[in-house]
Amino acid sequence: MNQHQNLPSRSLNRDAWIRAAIDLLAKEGIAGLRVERLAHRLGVTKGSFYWHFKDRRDLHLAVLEHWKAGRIADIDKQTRCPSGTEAEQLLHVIDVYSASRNPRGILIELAVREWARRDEAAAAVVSEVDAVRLDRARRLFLACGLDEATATARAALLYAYVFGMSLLLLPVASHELEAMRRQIAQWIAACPSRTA
Amino acid sequence: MNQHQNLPSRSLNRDAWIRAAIDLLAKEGIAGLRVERLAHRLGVTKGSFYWHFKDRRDLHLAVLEHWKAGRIADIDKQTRCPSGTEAEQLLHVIDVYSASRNPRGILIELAVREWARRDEAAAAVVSEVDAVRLDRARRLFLACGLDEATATARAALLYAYVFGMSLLLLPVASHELEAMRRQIAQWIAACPSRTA
DNA sequence: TATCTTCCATACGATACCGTATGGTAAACC
DNA sequence: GGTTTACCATACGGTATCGTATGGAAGATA
Repeated sequence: MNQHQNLPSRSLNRDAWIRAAIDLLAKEGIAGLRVERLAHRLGVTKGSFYWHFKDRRDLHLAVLEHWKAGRIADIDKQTRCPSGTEAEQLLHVIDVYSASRNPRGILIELAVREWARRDEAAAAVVSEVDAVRLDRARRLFLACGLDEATATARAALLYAYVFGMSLLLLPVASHELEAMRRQIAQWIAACPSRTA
Repeated sequence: MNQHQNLPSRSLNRDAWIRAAIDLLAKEGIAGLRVERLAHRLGVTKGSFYWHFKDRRDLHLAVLEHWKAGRIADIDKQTRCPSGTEAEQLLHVIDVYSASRNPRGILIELAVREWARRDEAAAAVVSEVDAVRLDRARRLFLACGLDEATATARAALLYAYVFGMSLLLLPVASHELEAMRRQIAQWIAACPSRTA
């Protein structure tokens, strides 16, 4: 046992490896997530890695599970709101995925989606997360008074927009860009019942 | 000289390598664009590669230039239309970037943008292409009667949406998805002067 | 026919990485 | 104190890749 129970151990544990792996994934992409590089970053050798993980794939799957759990927990927080404030909450959801407000999260998001294009396990996790996100956003739109088809389409537009925006390299001055983002967010989150 | 002038040569030339490189880039990403794999795909060894290219970076830059020129030429074609048909043309632009209509182009687009997040030269090329795309779309919106700020924002939304959509893994049946895409395209391309 | 140019194959050293095998160390336990 | 356990270092074989050096073959040229 490590001292008693939950005290942070001096030595590395599986979770520390996973967190460091996500950092490296964000910076270098899945192709750069290499065992020996990760070990070097943590100041140890890969002897430590293979103590905590069976192989590289074991780490990959652990990273995906960790990411999925974190995303779903976040979605829960971001889409719960008092009745009547759904439109404002949708604006908040859009804001959370702005690269300027959450650069690290966006980098991880993009890295995982890039990964998902060439890895079935990653694709399955992204599908699950997308399904939850779409459902929660759709409910907010429904609460705003939109019909089923429109709510679903708006939810898809919302997430396509936020991720797509972080893919563009626009030649727009940053303060104008911020105003532009607000205008677009208003369009996407606009509801018949409230001007928001 | 190779026979006369423009007859396709039996042996490889720089352009054949670049085209094959873009195929491999689409499939494997920039990390998978390796000299020896590419040579193997072309049925030769890397001895040939290093005859046509100084090094791997030389190929990378050539790929970027080739892609940039192709994109800008495409944008020219896609955004030229008779006066009065701008709204329809915008719908066509959206359609062109649908993954179902142009899977290869989308894969290349995503691979280049992934590349651009970690490579300055790639980022510069993407910036140029985005600037041209944004400008042309903006002009179409202006011709529809939108004001400057709105036209710019709509153009950004248009491209963020099309690229973002190809990043999502939505749990929507494909025929419903098609209807949803049409509805979203109508929103984005909607103009005051025409219902489109 | 002899040579030259173009294009490619082969062989090489160097690096980075994977996964395994094995030894070492320090704390926990008895 | 001796042993066990958790964690890590080191060393190894194997693979993939980069870029270079060098030789060869086939067509163009003279």
